[in-house]
Amino acid sequence: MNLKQLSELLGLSQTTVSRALNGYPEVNEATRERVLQAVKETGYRPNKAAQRLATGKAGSIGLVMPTAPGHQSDVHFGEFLAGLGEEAVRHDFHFVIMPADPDDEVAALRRLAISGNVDALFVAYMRGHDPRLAMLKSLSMPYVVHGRSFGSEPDYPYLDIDNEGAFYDATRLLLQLGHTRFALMNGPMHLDFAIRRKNGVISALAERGLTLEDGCTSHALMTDEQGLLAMEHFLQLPERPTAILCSSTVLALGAIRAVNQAGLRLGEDISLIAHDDVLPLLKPESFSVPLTTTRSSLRAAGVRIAQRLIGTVKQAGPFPDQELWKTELIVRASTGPVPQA
Amino acid sequence: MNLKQLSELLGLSQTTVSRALNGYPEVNEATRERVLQAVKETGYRPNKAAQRLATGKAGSIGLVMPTAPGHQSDVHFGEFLAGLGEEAVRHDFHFVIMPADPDDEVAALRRLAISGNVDALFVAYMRGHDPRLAMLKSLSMPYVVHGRSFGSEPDYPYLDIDNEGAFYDATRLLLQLGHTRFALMNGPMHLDFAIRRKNGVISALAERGLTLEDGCTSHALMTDEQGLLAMEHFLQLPERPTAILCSSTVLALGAIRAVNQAGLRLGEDISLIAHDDVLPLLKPESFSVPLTTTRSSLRAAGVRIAQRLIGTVKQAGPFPDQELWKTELIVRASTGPVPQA
DNA sequence: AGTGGCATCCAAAGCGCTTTCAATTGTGTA
DNA sequence: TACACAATTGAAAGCGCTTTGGATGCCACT
Repeated sequence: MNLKQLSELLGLSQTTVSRALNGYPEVNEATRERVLQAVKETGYRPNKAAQRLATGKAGSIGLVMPTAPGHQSDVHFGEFLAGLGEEAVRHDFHFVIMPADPDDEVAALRRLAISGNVDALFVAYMRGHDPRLAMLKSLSMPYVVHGRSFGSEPDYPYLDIDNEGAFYDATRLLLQLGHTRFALMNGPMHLDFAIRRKNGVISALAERGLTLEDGCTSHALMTDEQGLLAMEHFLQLPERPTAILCSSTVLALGAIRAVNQAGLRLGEDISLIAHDDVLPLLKPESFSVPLTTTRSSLRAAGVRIAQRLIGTVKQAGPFPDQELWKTELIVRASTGPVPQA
Repeated sequence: MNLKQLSELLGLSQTTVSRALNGYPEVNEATRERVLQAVKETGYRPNKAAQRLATGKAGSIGLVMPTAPGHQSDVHFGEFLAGLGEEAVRHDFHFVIMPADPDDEVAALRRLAISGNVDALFVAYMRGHDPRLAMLKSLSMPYVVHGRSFGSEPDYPYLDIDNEGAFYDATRLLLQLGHTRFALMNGPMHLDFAIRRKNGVISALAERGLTLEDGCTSHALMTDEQGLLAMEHFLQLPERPTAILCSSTVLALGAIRAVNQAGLRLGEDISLIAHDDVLPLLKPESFSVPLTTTRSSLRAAGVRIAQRLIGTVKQAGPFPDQELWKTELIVRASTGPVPQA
């Protein structure tokens, strides 16, 4: 059932039927009723591809999903998607997801944009000096970046959390508890948030004349295995750190396993603060020793970005171009005073 | 840059250029080279919406993502998606994801199908007597169901794991260890896998003349909180069960917390077997007491379903219509002989 | 010389929708 | 009565691509 058939069935022109369906004012109310009724009876649905072709809009937002054989799926991605979805469903928007090798993200993003399948783009996993920014700017398609790109002019639309502030505050808390030997368990080095978090730690330490040793920084994928490995490494350093900052509760999960295996007590021998994206599976309060965290909901960020993206497409603007969300520092039991030597 | 412009630039007809690009044999090799060269220089990409409109194919598979405010995102969904993506990226396929309220899945699926945006459908979260099957059959669009629908004629293409067999085997193992008081911590009652797993448990118990008490069965969303609640409930039953079957490592996560909180020892006071979807965050061997599990990789299932779906669209068939994967029973430390009373 | 076959190429007709421009009718006004 | 004007409706031109059904040369072959 297509427009033509429907209009013939009604004895109307395609024009009028189309207008009736799309809420144009110049069609008689009685006629519109008749059309709506027929739609209900026949189950007619406009062909989106044709609509897209004719209007240039399709009610969809595009995103790239990094994937590869062996590439571990990322809980953060799923959680974020849930946020986007929560908002999208309210506006009858859908997603077009382009799976891509992590090394091929720029090209994948371009393909997605040019494909004509999407109205707006969502971009994540931002890196320092991210090459995608230049491409996005040349594209004349709305987009919002989740995160920022360290080293690039901040003249693009983004939503980010204050990563530097979060880790600055966390470090200060640990300093106040008397800790002097710090370690940072971070995400991959090229990622923007990792850079900023590290800076936060460094500048808080610097205020006390302390530095972050190279051996006390790990950069790795945010999986629990990597957390375990990193912590095992930290624990066998001659000057074992007593204060650990951790870029994700996922990493913390592994890290804590290492602490337990070493027979140490979290919150006493070792203090740990992790960043909490509010993942459903990893509630900080559910850890055997509840975790002190810097918190910011990834899902909420997804909702917000979807709002901005969809709003822009629908021209329901204007939206703030750049948002920086503060994180909350929530103190639980995994932090305590530095142990007496 | 579109086909018309490109062809004018080359002094060729759109027809020839189109053929050159799509590998038709009747175009001169020299011409094809010239076209390919021009494409490279201009960065021309065909408009997918137009291609879709003209051919009816778009290189995409559609799926519905259940979502709602407060609807907890599902790790299983993300992991499965990773599997689909791993295969899709090899064929330059993408996904169209339609977020939908869990109560609205049938309608969402229909919208997705009729939209003309997808070539094939993937359907999950199957229920007993699932109403989507009838709709899918009427659709003349390829689809594969992940799971099955208990109570419906099994005449649709699916990939499922042997849920009943898995839980039958798991129950048998516990029976051999001498357990007689069982509890089942299951997924939502209306879901197909939950029905079959329960049946597996019941039939293994029946062979020994045992039954599964109503109070010893919980049906709930597969979150760790629910696991905790269910286990707390089991533990305060007058005839406390000693053997727990658990539909997911996610549930097990909470369940074990409850066991610990009660001061009981897993694998001694309480034996537990969980179904392991091979989620990256929840490795059974990483639990403080490594978990005995029935295992089947969700991600591998995603890869396989993508293969079938894409293969069918590309007419690279034929594919088996129905696949039933066996699970592995892997014995670790969470199961032990029944404790002496 | 006449014919058929092959290799290339093109014009034009859709695919299903939106939207511009125009036509038709009925109504109020001069 | 004649005319401007609002209210409705349609015909047809795209959107950018694929594909059918010819064209056009050019060659070998009878």
